[in-house]
Amino acid sequence: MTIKEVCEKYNITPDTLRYYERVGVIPEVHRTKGGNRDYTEEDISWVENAVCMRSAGVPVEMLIEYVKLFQEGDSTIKARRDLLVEARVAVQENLDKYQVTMDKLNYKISRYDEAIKTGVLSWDDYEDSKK
Amino acid sequence: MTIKEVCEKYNITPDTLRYYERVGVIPEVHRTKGGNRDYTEEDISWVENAVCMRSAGVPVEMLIEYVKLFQEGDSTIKARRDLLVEARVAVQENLDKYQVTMDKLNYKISRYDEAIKTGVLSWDDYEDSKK
DNA sequence: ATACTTCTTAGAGTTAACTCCAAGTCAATA
DNA sequence: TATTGACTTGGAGTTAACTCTAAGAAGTAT
Repeated sequence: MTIKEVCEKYNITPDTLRYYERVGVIPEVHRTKGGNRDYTEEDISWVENAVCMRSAGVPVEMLIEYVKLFQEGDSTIKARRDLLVEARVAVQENLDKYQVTMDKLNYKISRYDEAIKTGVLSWDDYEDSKK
Repeated sequence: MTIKEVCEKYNITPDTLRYYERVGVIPEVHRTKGGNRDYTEEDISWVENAVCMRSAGVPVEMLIEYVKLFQEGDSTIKARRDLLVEARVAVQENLDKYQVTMDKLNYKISRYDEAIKTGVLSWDDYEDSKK
């Protein structure tokens, strides 16, 4: 699979893909004789993983560390697991924060909708924060 | 309330608070005669709102726009509502992505835990992505 | 009033994660 | 085979959101 096809599949740019490979977010990608990238199934799985993790804010640095450990072989199984658990903690924390913000947005929007419907503006904006 | 107290309450730095005020993420804060910031209840509510929105990735630019509209008065009610809805869409999209990543992390970690427990490493890492 | 801490501003610097550029090579088509 | 378009690299540039620095003023404890 060409770099262009992979980019379309995951909606990212070639520059991003090359950057991921360069810094080690994904392992080195298979090449054609001419030196062009030709992504194998395995390469693509790494890309998919990277895109997924990045979309949840897992830092590039952590993905690099994971790939490094992976390439060191079975002796790093525990370290890799610990890294994933660390990532999970961070993602869960963000998930919780996002949920709190969603609740607040829903509340504020419902207030606005009411005000728009009734034409009555009976609240100070800053009070929205108070429960 | 002093800048220090507000910072402790929301676990941010004075630099960040001053930055928020400078660029308009929050309206101008009340001052003492000497010119030092003295946050009122209302100021603090704006800070709380900003911190909450930022923690869910709502861009600073959007918060600035909201404050600007707010200060223009009641004629901007609909515009403010629309901005909040826009923010909600983005936050929900991220929430969904974070949940997908959580599921993936949980799956991967459970595979690692199993491997560590049984001592059997019977999978290729890249296969985790498949299903 | 003195010493010490905390605050002020303007503006420069940092960081993460891309994103772009130039110069050149590879691949597909007329 | 010529040309056009996609690919390559190394390195520089960009962006958002802070974060730090310097020089000085304000507030506080003795």
